[in-house]
Amino acid sequence: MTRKAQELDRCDCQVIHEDIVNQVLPQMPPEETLYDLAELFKVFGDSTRVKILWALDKEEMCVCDIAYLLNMTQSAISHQLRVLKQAKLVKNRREGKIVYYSLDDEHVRQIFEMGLCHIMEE
Amino acid sequence: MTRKAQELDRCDCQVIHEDIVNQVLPQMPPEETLYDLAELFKVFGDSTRVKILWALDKEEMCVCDIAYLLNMTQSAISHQLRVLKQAKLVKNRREGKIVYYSLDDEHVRQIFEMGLCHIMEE
DNA sequence: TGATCATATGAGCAATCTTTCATATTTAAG
DNA sequence: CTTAAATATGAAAGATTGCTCATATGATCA
Repeated sequence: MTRKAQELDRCDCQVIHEDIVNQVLPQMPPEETLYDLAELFKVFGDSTRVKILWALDKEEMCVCDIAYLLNMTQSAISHQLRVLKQAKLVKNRREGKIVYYSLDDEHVRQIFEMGLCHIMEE
Repeated sequence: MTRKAQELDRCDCQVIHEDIVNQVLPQMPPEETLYDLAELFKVFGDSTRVKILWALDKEEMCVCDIAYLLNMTQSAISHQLRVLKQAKLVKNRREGKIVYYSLDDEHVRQIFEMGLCHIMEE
């Protein structure tokens, strides 16, 4: 992908700060890495999913347990569990009719804690 | 807020797992905390904002520097900086016409690193 | 004061997301 | 084999989001 326009947003101050920008530019991680990072955080960016992750951090649970716990429909929870599974944040195992979900990543709690640190600082 | 329906999603397996759910329920943080946590991660959940935060982690920069660096319009960057500022992730200082932005939270890098840990595990 | 640069902001559009509703799938039990 | 329980999924509605475009604000300089 090429830069759309060389002069677009090339304002005077950019020329002044050219060396700063040129120093940072090569340090930027690949586009894809930053995109994937954003995609991951997007998964954390919904309160339903946050609640599910929080609950699963305490206990392995089946779909309807979570639905009851969060007072939401089974369908809504099922959809969100799918998102969480695609993001490899939860895994599941089937036991007869029941599908048990649990966390698939030990970083979840740490990510939560980092987030809480920020929220608490007021 | 009251539970919408006592019997909604109160399936058989919930009765079986009643003790598990009842053990987790009182441990759940307040609704508002989990909501705020999700709101914070939502801010991280956009690749433009991730790129901005990454850049600002390297260097303090003005709006048009960032716009040039990310090859985006000044307006788009300005809108996103507003979001980042409201989330208290960046701060700014004015120097004449130019407004310099920088990180306002030392956890940003840690949150990124946690996220990267998850992404890299394949 | 007028012109210009840097930034901010409001309206609007297209895209995305979350939930609901209806229905399909999978498994066990009768 | 039929029925029911637990879960999954597709379509669609309603809400939210990110960007663009036009314009406003704030600051410097002639």
